[in-house]
Amino acid sequence: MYTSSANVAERQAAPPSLAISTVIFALRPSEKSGRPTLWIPLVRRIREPFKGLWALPGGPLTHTESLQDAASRNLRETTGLAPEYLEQLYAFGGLHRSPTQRVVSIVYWALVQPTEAALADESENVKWFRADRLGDLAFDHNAIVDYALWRLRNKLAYGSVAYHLLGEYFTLAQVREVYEAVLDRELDPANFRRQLKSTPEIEETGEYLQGGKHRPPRLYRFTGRPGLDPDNRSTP
Amino acid sequence: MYTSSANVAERQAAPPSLAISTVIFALRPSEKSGRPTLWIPLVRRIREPFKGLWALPGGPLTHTESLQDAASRNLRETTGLAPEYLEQLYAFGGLHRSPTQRVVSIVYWALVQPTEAALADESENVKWFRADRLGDLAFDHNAIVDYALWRLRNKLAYGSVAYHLLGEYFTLAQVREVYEAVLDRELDPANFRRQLKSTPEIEETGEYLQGGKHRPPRLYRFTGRPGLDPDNRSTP
DNA sequence: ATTAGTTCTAGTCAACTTGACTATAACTAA
DNA sequence: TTAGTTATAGTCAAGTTGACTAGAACTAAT
Repeated sequence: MYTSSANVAERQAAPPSLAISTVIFALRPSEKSGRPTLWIPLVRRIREPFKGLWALPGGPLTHTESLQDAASRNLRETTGLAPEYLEQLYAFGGLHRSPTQRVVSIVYWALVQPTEAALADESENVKWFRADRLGDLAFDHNAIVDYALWRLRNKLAYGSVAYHLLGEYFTLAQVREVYEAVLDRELDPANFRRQLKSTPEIEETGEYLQGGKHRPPRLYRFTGRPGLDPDNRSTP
Repeated sequence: MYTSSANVAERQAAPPSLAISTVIFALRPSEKSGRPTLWIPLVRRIREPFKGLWALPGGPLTHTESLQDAASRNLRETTGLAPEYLEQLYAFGGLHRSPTQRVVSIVYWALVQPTEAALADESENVKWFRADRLGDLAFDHNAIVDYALWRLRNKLAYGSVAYHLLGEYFTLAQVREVYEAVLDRELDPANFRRQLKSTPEIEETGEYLQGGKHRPPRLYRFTGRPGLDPDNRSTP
């Protein structure tokens, strides 16, 4: 219903269609430096408009699920992933986002842990791309990704979002690498360390990460809770 | 269409209906202290559900306007106001927000200047309320207002939002009063002043506010631009 | 076994910011 | 002229931040 086959009068009468999309971030080691970098999974459009181009995973909203559930389901269906962090990004509703119909997209953004991301389904029509090398995407999806990146950098500076890109245990240097990858600049190890150590939500464990070619760093654990979105306010 | 008269099967088949609502903030002098306080206009529900209760102004989205335009129009139609500041708040899409149908509401929040707010239409079915004394509202609107207040406080702490609640010219003490009203605590005048003076977006004018019972304070002007929402990114 | 190389970790120091507070300036009203 | 009030500038201690130094603890090579 309300597809491009409807005539103009019908389209004018029909309510704007409502879609859910998700910008999914995960860390993967860069092929050159081996350092972690930001990656995003995209799906190939198999029909018009923008057939053949890459786009954000998304789909319609069903009647039995909340917006967040729809985003979560969509993510699972297209990539097989369960997000560690999921938050509403923005509702995009410009008049000419799609050439064939009026679509309002409620977009979520997600962070998944690298262990999950390594398992992610990849196929002819689902591929991961470096966040800074996406090329031209379908619809207004480049602008959406830009905004999601802006939001990620912002949340990182404030708050407790970096840990959702890492596993349960991590070293302080790994956290620093996340910041360096997302903010795209180097940070002083000693000063960064001092800041994290003054954060009560980061807990020392007795364990150390073995296997490096140097002094083994202590492992830490994140004990804080996510933010206070309307969707997440009931989490005690 | 898709009203409460539709049977269950029809409601399941129909797409969720899409509405735009707006939380509008303006300053008005408190009746007791005379100091500025936050007020919000509400409209009375004239039909079921929640007939007789107060609710946020809102309405459907038409095909010829963007989400922001719809919010702006709605605001003008219900209160006669033109917002000085308008930003998307959140898309609320819980399953049981309305007892009769599935509604997804894209909510905006707005700031209007006191000169505008004084002219605002008020009638049997449109009234202004103190933001901290709203009573029970229709739907999930209490939660929405709470979230809007949280966002306002947040934006205030960071950024350049306070000036949109004031006129073009203002004294530094007036800015402080805005902060005190919104954050609900007193601030040291001298320290607050020092901070504002170090902000490049606040410009001294040569003029002074006359008419007080004390030394006339200098008038300032705000020269900064609003934020960088997706909706507002093209504003140069 | 020793040494070089690496990262981890703790600490110092100056610059800057913040909160509490003092003091003077400039106006009005009595 | 004086009291009352707010505007405005400044001081001081405490805390935070960025640049930097240095030793600790491990691995890998000699």
